[in-house]
Amino acid sequence: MGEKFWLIEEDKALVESVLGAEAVQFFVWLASSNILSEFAAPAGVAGVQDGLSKVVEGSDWTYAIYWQVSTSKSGKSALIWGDGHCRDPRGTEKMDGNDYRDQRFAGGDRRKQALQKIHACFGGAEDDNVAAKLDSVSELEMFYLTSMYYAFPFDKPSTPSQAFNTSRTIWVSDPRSCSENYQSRASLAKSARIETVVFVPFKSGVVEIGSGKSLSEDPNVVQMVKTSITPNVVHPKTAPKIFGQELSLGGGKSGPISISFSPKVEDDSLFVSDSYELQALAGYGPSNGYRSDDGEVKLFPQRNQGILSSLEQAKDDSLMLSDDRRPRKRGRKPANGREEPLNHVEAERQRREKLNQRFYALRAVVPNISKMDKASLLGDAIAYITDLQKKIRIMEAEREMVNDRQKQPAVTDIDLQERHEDAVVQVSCPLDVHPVSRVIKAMREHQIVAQESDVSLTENGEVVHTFSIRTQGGDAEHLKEKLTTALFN
Amino acid sequence: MGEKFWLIEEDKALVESVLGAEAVQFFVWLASSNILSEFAAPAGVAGVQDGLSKVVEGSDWTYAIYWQVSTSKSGKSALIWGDGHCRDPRGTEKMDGNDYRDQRFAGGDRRKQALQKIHACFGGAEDDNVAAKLDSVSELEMFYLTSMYYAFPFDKPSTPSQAFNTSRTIWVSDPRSCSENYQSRASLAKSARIETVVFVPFKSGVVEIGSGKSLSEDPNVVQMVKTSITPNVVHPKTAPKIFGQELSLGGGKSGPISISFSPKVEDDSLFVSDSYELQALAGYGPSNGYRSDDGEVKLFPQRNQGILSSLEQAKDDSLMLSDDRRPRKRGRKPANGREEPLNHVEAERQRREKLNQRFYALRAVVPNISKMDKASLLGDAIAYITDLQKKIRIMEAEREMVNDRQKQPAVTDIDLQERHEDAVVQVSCPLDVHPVSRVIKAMREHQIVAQESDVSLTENGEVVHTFSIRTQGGDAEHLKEKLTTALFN
DNA sequence: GCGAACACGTGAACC
DNA sequence: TGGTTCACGTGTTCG
Repeated sequence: MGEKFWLIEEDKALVESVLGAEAVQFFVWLASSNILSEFAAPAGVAGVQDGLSKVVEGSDWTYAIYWQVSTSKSGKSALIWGDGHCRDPRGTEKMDGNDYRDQRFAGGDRRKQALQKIHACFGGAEDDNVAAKLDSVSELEMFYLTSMYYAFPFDKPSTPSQAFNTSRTIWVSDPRSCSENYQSRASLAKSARIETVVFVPFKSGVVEIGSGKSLSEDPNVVQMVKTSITPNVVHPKTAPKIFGQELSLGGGKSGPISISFSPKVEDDSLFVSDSYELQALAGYGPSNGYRSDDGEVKLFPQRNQGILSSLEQAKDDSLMLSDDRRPRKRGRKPANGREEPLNHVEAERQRREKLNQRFYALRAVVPNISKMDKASLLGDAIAYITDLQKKIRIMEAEREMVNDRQKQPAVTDIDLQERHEDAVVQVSCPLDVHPVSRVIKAMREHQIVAQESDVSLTENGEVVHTFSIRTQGGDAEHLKEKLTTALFN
Repeated sequence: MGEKFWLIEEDKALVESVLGAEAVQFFVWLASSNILSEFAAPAGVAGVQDGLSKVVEGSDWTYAIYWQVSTSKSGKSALIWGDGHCRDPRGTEKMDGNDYRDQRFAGGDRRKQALQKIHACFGGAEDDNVAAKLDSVSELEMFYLTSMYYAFPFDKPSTPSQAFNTSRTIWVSDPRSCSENYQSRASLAKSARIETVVFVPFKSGVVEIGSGKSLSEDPNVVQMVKTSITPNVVHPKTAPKIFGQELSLGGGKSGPISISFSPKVEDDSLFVSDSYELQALAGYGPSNGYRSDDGEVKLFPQRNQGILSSLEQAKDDSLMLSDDRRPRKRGRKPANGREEPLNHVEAERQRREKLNQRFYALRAVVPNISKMDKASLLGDAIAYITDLQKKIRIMEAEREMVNDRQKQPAVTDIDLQERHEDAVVQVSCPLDVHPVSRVIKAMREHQIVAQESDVSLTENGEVVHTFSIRTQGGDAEHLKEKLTTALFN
């Protein structure tokens, strides 16, 4: 790990003045907890970069980032920087020219220095430092480029991981509002004048797009993102809003984050997510038992802890409620002759309320609810859980098997023999793990014997195997076809 | 797919006389549905064979089979033959000599023929036919060798898949009894005089052991199996029985299958399965609400459909119950002055009963229940579901990523140039997928330039890379150390 | 009217 | 002793 900028008071002050104390705090934590180095830098998936630029260019969106799922050896998972594309603010008419230049001259070089400090801190080499190539760094670039050093572990709740976990698109109209879930990027976004941020879940990560404009939720945008990013794309069928309404996230001042519920996408036959309407909620729905005191409808607490905490707190909520708040549709009339056991009655009421809240919460997390019956719901939940368990067991078995396969050492033997002036290194490995195995097998099938074989390296990191073979009958063209078809079957 | 034996009436009759109609039916289905060929033959995991033989030799057990999880391209998963070890009946004093010889002479050659028919039917080559090497096939060998052609898809319920799904050991004292879950292997086991079969779940499959003796459940045996099979072994902490009792599986005549509950093993921090005692069941436990009319305690229906079907059927069960069957501990006294609403009362009773049954079923599938509270149970179930969903999403992302990595072709380019009498084949591939990449990188790090490099094949399927390098300073020993450490870091 | 499903108040058991 | 949880019978609504 490179130089720690916060150890030098001067540097720390510099970075802090540019990014703010919160961001510095985050980077100090990130660097010292070694999270970023724990996760292997993901191999860039081909096509993502193209997709991201397709999303950004010619649209209202300023940048697009692909946060990729990465798993460390210790088994922890996180969303880390996978790829990104940012519109070049120079030359665009979107941003006011004067303002932009002012901004650049105001602190561009200081930002550049700060960025380089951070870059060095995370072990970046000098040559691949993007900041070094820029003469000055704008606040947008600052926001965008620092993103590379962010990580969203699934342990801690965060907006990106939430989008991934629920596989629902999250539309943030005011990035400043969800700072606690978005770490210090929220304040950086504020500096970069980002008004709208959207998180679109994919199979292997989350695509974040941001815009300087204040944009309201638009399913077409989500659709556009999903279709643009071709590899690993989650192909949505349709995007019905489950309850036909937008729901503001619970939790005090978290502001106007709206969630559009896209259907859970499961390509497995286990989860045929067809009938997703939850129509029966009209019957027992939130209008009855899941309404909090301010009249706001809370259906989906935003995260796991959210569900539980909101459930815990519900008790206190209803304690404050007056007695006639609920429109009793069913059940016995109050008929309170005496007032001696009124305490008991109230306690029982709360117990029932709590139970019902949990039933509604359970309905929220279980797909494919056959009937809105409590008993049926429990049955569906049980079936769902066992299905999930089964799926996990199978997937773990698969993972275990690829692990075993990779554990079998690629190189079985290594031998070095010294000679007069030079030495001979012999490295042997099983054929089936060798990249050219299929070529070799194809040659064997056609009874081709290599007379001479050679292996060499090119500058751009490629290994070139050269075989000289005897052409029997002279049909070399035919052989080439055979080899290529064997290769790309 | 090879010759279909059942098309020739004579052959079909032969096989049927040996294996029985049920087994023939199964093989016809298996061969025509192409299931076996769909799943890639698993690469034999090193160490499993040793473990299996360790289990069998010097014990009461006759054979051991490792059923391995395999996933087809279509996404379906099944347990298929991974590896196996069977004790050689010849020379063992376990089996009565005369009886054994009689048995062999009785139909040994017919069995051999049948086995060869089946082998041919599933596309086996003649040379690796085990039956061909045997002069005669005993009924035990018949049972063991036909196992290779079995498959247990996770779609259909079966005892092996059940053991895997629940990751619980299943001890079958009477193989004939669970024929519907064990396909026709049950009748074959009967012919082979197998009295006890045990299924021990592992991370990537299930180990089945069988014995001609009638053995009662023994945790030490399970422990022995788990410790013997070293790779991918699930290391159990302790093996507490959850309810301190053995539970016979529900479902009519399914007989004395007993399940010993081994703890769910999760190496992920998500599922810390520590407190597994479910102590509060003493309070609300099955003695109260989950007792069926014959007094047998049903807690865990054996499979998913089992849960639901037993839940559905429970209604009918309790309809037959007399009114005073339950020891009412709580609640109001009957106090039935009039008998007019007795029907309504009974209906409500049933509804409550059904709900409670589902609560108990839910308790069975949710681990780590904090309190035995209904509300807490629901909360735990919700948290558990979201955790499972999160885990599945992450694992799917991982799988997607390794897919992408494998999709990137190992060989990027192939070129063939024809010359006078021979041709030159050039195959290039990226360095990092190459087995010797670490050696090459290590050589680069030490600024070693290969003067000559060569690649050749040995007879036993190994690729040997040979580099001739200049020894700078003559410390070849040092270099060799460097290379080996770089290789096995 | 009738079956299904729910909420309610109540008595009781268990800490 | 309260606090909590449960089961029960009842009143009620909906299709």
